[in-house]
Amino acid sequence: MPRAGLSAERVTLAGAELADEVGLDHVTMSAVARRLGVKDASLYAHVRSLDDLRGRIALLAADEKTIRIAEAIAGRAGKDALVAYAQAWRSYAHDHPGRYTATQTPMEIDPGLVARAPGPRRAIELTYSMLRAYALDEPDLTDAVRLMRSTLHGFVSLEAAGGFAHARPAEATWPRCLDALHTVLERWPARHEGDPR
Amino acid sequence: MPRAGLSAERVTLAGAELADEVGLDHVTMSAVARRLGVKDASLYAHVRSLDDLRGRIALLAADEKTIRIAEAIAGRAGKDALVAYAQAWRSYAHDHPGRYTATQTPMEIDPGLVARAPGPRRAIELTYSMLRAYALDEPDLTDAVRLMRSTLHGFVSLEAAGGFAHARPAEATWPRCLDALHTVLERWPARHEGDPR
DNA sequence: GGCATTGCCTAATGACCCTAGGTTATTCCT
DNA sequence: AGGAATAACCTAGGGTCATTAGGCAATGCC
Repeated sequence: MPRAGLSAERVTLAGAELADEVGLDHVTMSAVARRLGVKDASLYAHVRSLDDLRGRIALLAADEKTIRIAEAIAGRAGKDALVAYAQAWRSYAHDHPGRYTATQTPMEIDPGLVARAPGPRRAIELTYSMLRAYALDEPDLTDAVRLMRSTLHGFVSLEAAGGFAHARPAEATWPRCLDALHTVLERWPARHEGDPR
Repeated sequence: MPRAGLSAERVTLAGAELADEVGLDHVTMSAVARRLGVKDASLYAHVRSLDDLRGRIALLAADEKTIRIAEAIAGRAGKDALVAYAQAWRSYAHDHPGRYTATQTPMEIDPGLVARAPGPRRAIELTYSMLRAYALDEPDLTDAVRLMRSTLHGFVSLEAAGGFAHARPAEATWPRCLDALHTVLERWPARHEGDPR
């Protein structure tokens, strides 16, 4: 009887593919095992639990998304870079809806695993360095990074949840949101006196 | 043997409370039944399925959130109203994390149920009428509404997922994001020539 | 008090998560 | 090459959960 040649990576990938096809919460140990032509119990040699698998899918997604963004903004600057960054973010969410939702789920991921994943750390560096073009000083820079991430994530998240009625296509709203984001980054509002530093 | 006095509303409420306590995806028929002192099977007299229950929780949350926002912005205008609106949104998400996540899940909800729920429709009216203060014409108004929703939802969503590292408290970033939102609504960027209407 | 309604229960099926312990294919060692 | 060591994969089984079917008793109407 030949072997399937499993590994934590192959199991994670199968889970990620399944997540994109049927939704993250239909990713079950049994379903992943079926897809790999293997019995459920066999997966536990490579993955600690279903939650562990979900965590691994989330980290995979974070890495992939970061790489896509890095490639998109390479060699660009200013608004060009901003648009490329946002475009890459949104396209990743569209292409991999299951993996994308895995990244939003608040979960306890094995710290050892997180430490080995370059995605999250790299993503932060990329974002900060891109926004440095807007000449913001800390803590404004951090706030701007968070605003941008909120806007992008919120948009694709609402879009995926069907939050935008059919009246006007999301496609048309998207570039206007990027314009708005660019505008506010250029003219970042001053702090009022009395505001916390 | 006395009766529990169930109804679709009581079941939904129990589910909502449970969602806030242990997270939406730990809301199970069995758990809700236990909390109500009843057997699992009894719930099916009031709720069609687990998915149906989730949908009802989502609609309940939408209604509650809309009411909270409506009360917050009553009698306010301009930036005051914007801040009150955003504050109410975020505080609802904080107070009811399980119900809030129920609203983001893309699900098929019984259309008859949706039609009877005032929340979603009312929320749209509220938002549009509030943003009318910024004197935007369609389709800019729609885009602005979507940008605002994206920003607010994205912020609380990332916050809940632990997306903001501990370095700077989310509490400090929040008002700056509202400032930025207000700024961009006041100076809504013009469309470029060649842009789709 | 009789009767229909319906609220809740018992029973049962099947999916799924996960553990324990056994086999067999691979790998490595000499 | 031959055998030992190491995984990889399987069978068996217990527990939780979703959902359906059918029974009985509490409630409300006359």
